[in-house]
Amino acid sequence: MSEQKVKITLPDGSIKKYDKGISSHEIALSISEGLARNVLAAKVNGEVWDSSRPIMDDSTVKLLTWNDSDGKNTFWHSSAHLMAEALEALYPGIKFGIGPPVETGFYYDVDFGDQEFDSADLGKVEQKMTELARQKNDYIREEVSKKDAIDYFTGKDDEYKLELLEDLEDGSITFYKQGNFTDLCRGPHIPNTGIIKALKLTNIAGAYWRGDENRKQLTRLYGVTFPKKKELDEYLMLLEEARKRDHRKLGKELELFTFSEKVGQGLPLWLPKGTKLREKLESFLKKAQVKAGYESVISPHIGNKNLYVTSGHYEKYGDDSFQPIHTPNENEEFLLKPMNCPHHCEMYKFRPRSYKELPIRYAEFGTVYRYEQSGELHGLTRVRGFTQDDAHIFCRPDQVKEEFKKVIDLVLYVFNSLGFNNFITQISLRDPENKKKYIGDDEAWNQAEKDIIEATEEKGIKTVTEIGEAAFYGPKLDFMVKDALKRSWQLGTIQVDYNLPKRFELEYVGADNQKHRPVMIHRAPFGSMERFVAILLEHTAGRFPLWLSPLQYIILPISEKYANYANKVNQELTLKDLTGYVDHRDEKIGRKIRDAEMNKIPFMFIVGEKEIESGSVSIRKHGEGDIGTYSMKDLILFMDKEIEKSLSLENS
RNA sequence: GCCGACGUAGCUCAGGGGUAGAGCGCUUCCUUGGUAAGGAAGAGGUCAUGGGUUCAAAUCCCAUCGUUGGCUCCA
Repeated sequence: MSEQKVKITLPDGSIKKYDKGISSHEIALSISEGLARNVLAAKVNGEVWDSSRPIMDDSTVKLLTWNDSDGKNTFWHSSAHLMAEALEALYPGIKFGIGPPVETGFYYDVDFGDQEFDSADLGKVEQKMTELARQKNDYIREEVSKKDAIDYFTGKDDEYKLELLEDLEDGSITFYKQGNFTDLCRGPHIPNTGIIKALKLTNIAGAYWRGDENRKQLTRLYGVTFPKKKELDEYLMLLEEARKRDHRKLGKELELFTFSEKVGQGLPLWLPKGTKLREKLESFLKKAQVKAGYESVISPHIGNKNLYVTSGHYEKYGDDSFQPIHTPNENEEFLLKPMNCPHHCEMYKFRPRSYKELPIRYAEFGTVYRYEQSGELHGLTRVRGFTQDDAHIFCRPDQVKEEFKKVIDLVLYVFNSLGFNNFITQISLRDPENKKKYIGDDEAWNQAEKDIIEATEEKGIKTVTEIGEAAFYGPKLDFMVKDALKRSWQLGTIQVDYNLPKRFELEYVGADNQKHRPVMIHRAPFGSMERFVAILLEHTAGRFPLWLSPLQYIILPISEKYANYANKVNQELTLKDLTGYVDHRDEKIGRKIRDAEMNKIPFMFIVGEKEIESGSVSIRKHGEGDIGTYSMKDLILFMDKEIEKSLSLENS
């Protein structure tokens, strides 16, 4: 009879009829046994379900395996339950917060109460998890009434689960049980614990309950699991590789920057090679900015406190920033410049403005100082003194969208030129539930948010939207890039601001001879030089494109007899704006080559008897070996071509 | 700021209640060598800082500073 059957649409568009109440596991079985073994869960009408859950209506079904991100998430979510089961077995009476999957792996927040737990105990938990996984316990879904759920967790005295239950509606509550462990959980889960073949608990950290720093801090245990041992090994290898790309390590090895306890936390010292790299990035952007109609300006490193009271920054950040500098004049206080915008506002105000001269685009590589929380500091990506590639565009309201789109083009040009292909474009909006965090009226905010959304739509950019991530004066479009360990960092940012122009009473005279208020666009394609260099280092593993490389060549004399000639060659190349040096060490050529290769120097120029006679050098390319002998003239042509190639390569 | 871990030579790291070790780097000497490590000798450390325990502390304990994995924060 037809009502006993359900029509199942599979991803390839094929439609099959099955008995009503069939599970996706059984559907998989009907296709192949191998597939059935690999099915972790299934997407039923767009919702991820347990593969054992009966399907009662006509549905579209996508079987999920380890190769689907939903499959992985389900696997890791179930692994979090497995870890909780192990923990409960080892530490009876502990309480659980939440235990979700994350980008790679999962965590569970645990309140150990009076029991002690530290990282040395992780091995014990891993062992227990392995033991429990081998029992191949099924994950069993159970619908429960709110009352029963509350009774259960009251019995366990788990105030965290009880708090979670408060927000749930009766009738929508499910428990999942595997072995001896029962958890409040929406699911879905993998069929049984036996699928979890390889596991590693990676670290342990404190985490505030519900992310609120005023509430209790729980112990968060992170772990990662795999369906095959081999995949765990590969993952650990990947981590190892990522460590090699760590910008803090590379920055030290390549002598780009350093920190000093004496100078202070989070205050980077840029060494000669790092400075060279920065300067090259700066001139690259400056060139693009000149083309785009920007003008350079310079403002001082400190500003009167009143400047930041006007901007609202003082009220927002004053207590948590570097405290005011006092002068012999009791009534005078200065702050280290925490951002450039107020200074640029004052530049705009320097004289009356006409609508005809807008937009005005003031650009400054402005160094700013922010007292970041000590726990936040991280290499070059989060520091207390850094240089923004800042600019502020003052324009008429009718120009906002156009200007915004031009800035998007500039940011994309910068990212493409430097080979950042994997970035997320994030629209950061105000949290309307928490208006206290922001300055300005609804009208200004709505307009600014509309400007950004429309501009990105018209540019055809794929974006994600985050509520509550806006700056306190306006919404932003952020360009997020990941580091070697897949942590996301904001690099480029574009912000629309109707508020600071109001606070600074910025004006221009319109065609109607009336005073009008301009709109400000804040923007920084790199974000900051520090963070950008950090991420660039991790992306290139220190092998910069030639045009950017702080060391482009090294000259290797066969013996000290050829030192003078080597110096002469070096001089000529320096005049051509190339950077390198002569390896004058008393070592054999083989040794010098090895060291240059290890240091990733793109080109080696070898000079000896032969070369002096013909006025030439022998070129050796990093990773490729000897590529022949070139006259000085050809060498310079060759290097020009290589530089150009490195630029266009990134641009293509 | 909070929870946890760590801090030994310029770098990477070993050691560990009886006053310090390796490799690389550096210096000097020998060697003047043609495409991925030539040889020898030597210099370098109050074992982050300050307290405490001890006959004795780099080692154990506490605090501070710094780094670090997270949380919170990020103009």
